[in-house]
Amino acid sequence: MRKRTTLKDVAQEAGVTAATVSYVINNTPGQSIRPETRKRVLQAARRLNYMPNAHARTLRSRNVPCVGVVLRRNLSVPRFSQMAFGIQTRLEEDGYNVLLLGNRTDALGHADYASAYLAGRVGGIIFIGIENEGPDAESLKVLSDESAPLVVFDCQQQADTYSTVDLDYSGGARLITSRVLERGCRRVVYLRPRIDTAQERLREQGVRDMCETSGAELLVREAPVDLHNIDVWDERYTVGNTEDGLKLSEELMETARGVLEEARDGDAVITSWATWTHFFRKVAPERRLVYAELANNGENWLAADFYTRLPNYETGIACAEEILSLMRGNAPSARIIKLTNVIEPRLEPRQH
Amino acid sequence: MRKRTTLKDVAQEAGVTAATVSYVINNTPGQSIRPETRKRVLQAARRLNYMPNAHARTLRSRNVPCVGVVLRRNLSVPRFSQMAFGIQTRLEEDGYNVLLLGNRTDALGHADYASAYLAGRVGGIIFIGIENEGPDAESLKVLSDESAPLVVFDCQQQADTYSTVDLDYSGGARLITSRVLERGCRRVVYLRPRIDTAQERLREQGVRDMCETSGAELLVREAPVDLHNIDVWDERYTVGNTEDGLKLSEELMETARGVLEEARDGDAVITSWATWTHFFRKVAPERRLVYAELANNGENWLAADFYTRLPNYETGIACAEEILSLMRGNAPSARIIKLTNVIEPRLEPRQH
DNA sequence: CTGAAAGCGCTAACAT
DNA sequence: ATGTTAGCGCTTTCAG
Repeated sequence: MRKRTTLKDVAQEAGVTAATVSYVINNTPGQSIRPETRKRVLQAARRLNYMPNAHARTLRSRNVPCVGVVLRRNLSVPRFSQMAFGIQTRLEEDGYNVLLLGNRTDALGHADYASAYLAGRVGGIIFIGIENEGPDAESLKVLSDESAPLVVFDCQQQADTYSTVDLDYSGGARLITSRVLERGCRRVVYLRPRIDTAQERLREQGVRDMCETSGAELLVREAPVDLHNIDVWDERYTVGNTEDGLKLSEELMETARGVLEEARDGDAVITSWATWTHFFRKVAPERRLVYAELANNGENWLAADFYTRLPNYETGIACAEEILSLMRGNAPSARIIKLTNVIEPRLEPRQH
Repeated sequence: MRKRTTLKDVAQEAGVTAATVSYVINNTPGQSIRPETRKRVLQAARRLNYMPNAHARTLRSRNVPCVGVVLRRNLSVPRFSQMAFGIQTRLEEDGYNVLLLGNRTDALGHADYASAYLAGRVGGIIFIGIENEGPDAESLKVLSDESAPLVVFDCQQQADTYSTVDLDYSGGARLITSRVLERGCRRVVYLRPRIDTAQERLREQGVRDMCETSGAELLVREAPVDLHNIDVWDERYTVGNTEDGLKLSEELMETARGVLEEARDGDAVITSWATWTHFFRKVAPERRLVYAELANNGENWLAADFYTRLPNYETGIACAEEILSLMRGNAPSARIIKLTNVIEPRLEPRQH
C-alpha cells in the first residue's frame, strides 16, 4: 500500500482545512457548511479519488465496520457456505463486512478469532460450530473478559455472556416423521450417524417420539460416519474423491444394502443426512420405499420423497441480526430456529 | 469497541517504555533486548491480554494483512464457496485474512471493492467473475490508477495492469468428449445453456473438435437456462425451491424428454452443467445412455458416468498465490488452469 | 540496551 | 461557517 491521497491533500486542493473536509465527507451533524464550500470539497475529493482511510477512522472513532466469522467446519461445505452468505448479506445491509477467520491457535496461544477481536480487527464474532466443539474455554474467557459481542451457533451450550442460536432438531425430526406416517408407513428405519452429540440425540428422540405416539415400528440403524471420518466426507467438496472418501462411500452403500434387506416395500427410510438417500436409490432403484431426509442443504434434491431443507441462509441472517444487536449494546439472548421447511419435490416423470 | 489495553499499559506494567515493548512484541531485528527485560514485557503482555491494535499498526506500517474477495455470483453457490475456501486457506498460510466484499456501488459511485481498496481496508483484490460481467470499467480504472494488486478470475479478459486466471474450457471439453468416444459412442448429444459467452463457445468448440476428429455425429441442444434465469437456478442454495425454480426444473425435465426421444441407447449425452444429468435419470432410469458432465462441483456425484470435477479449491489457491505475488511487487501474469480431473464414480451395485 | 519523540490519517472539542 | 489542535495506538529514528 503506497502513499494515497489523504484528507490534507483534499483540503489543500479545495483551499480549506482538514476539519472542513472531514465535516463535509461525513456530513457531520451540527456543522453547517456553506453549499459552495461543500461543493468545492466534494469535487476535489472526487478528482483525487479520495477515500477516507478506514484504519485512521477506526483508530479515532473506535467503530469497527467488520464482523469476524469462524467456521468450525469449512466454507466449502454447503451448509456452512449458505450460512456465511446469509450472514454476509444481512451484515452488508448495515454497512458491515465479513472477515473470515480461521479456528487455529496463534503464536500467543489465543485462537486467532480471539486475537482478531483483541487486535480490534472485528467488532464482534459469529462462531458457527458443531456441538462437540464450540469455542475453546480459553478463548471464551478472554472474549467474555473483554465483553466481546459473540454469537455461537449450533453448539447447544449454556451461556450468559454471549448469544446462542440453535436449530430445533427434535421438532424437525418429529415433523418429518409425522409426514412419513401420514403416508401410511407402519415401519420406519431411521439411519443415523455414529455420533453421540446433543443434536443427534435430539433427532433420534424426535423420530422415536412420533413413532411411539402412533404405534409405528422403529428400527434405528447406524451409518459408518463418526467423528473420525466426518472430515473425509467433507473432502468431496475440496480435493474431491479421495481413496478414503470412496471407501467411506462403499461402506455407506453396504449399509444401504443391509437396511434394504430388512426393509419391506412400503416401509420408510429416514436418513439423518441428505446425501445418503442416493445410495439407496443406486443400490435398488426398483424398490418402493418412502425416503425422507432430516437435513437437506439443497443438494441432491430430487433423490428423497421429502425432506427438511435446513434454513441455513435464514439462520445466517438470524446470527447476523443477533450480532448486530449485541454490538448495539443489547443483552445476549438464546434463540431456537424452528425447522418447518418441508419439501416434497413435485417433479415426477409425466405419463405419456 | 471500548478502550482496550495498549502498548503503554504494558510498558507501565513492565516498567519500561513503549518502544521497548514494541521491540519485544515484534522481535524487531537489530534491536538487542536484555533477556530479563524481554521476559518481563512478555509476562506483562500476557497478563493483560495485550494484543497490538491492528489499525494503529497498519496506519504506521502501511501493511494491510487482508485481501478482499468479490464474488460475482454468491457464496452459497458451491463453485464459489469452494474457490473462496481455497483462497482463504492459502492466504491464511501467509498471515492474510479474507474480507468478503460485495459487488455493489456505494454512495460515491465506486464499486464497494474499489472503495475498500482506496480506504486501505485490503491490500489487494480477487475478483471471481463470470465472463459476461467482470469488474466494471470505472472500478478497473480507479484500481489501475492506484496500481492495486488485482486478480480477475474467469472473465476471459485481456489485461496488463492486473492478473488473470482462467480455466481451459475447451481442453476440458475435448478431454471428456474423447473419453465418451473411447466408450464406443458414435453419436453425442451436447446439451448447453442458452448463454453466449466465451466460456460456452470454448466448450462447444471442444466437443465439436473431438467429434469431428473421430467422425462421431454431434447434436447440439439447448437447455432453457439463460442469463435471465440463471439466478433463479442458484436460489436453490439460499431460499430453496421457489416457484420459478420449480418451473425451470420442469422445463429442464421437458428438455431431457426431448433429448431422450432423439437419442438411441448407446448414445452419449454430455451436459454442460452437472446437475442436469439428474433430470435424465429421473425421466428415464431404464435408458442405457452414457452420461458425462463438463463441470461437476462435487454434488450429485453419483449421477453421471463420468465428469470433469472443476478444480475450484485448487483454482482458489492459484488465485491466492497470484495476489500474494502481486502484493510482493511482482508483475501481473495470466494463467490458464488445465481441466484434467476426470472422475468415473466406481460405485456400482454389486451383483449378489 | 533503552528512552524520547515524531507522525501515520483521521475526528471532535474548542476557538475564532 | 471554518480553522486549530490534541490525540487514537503504534513504529521507528535518533539520542542517550
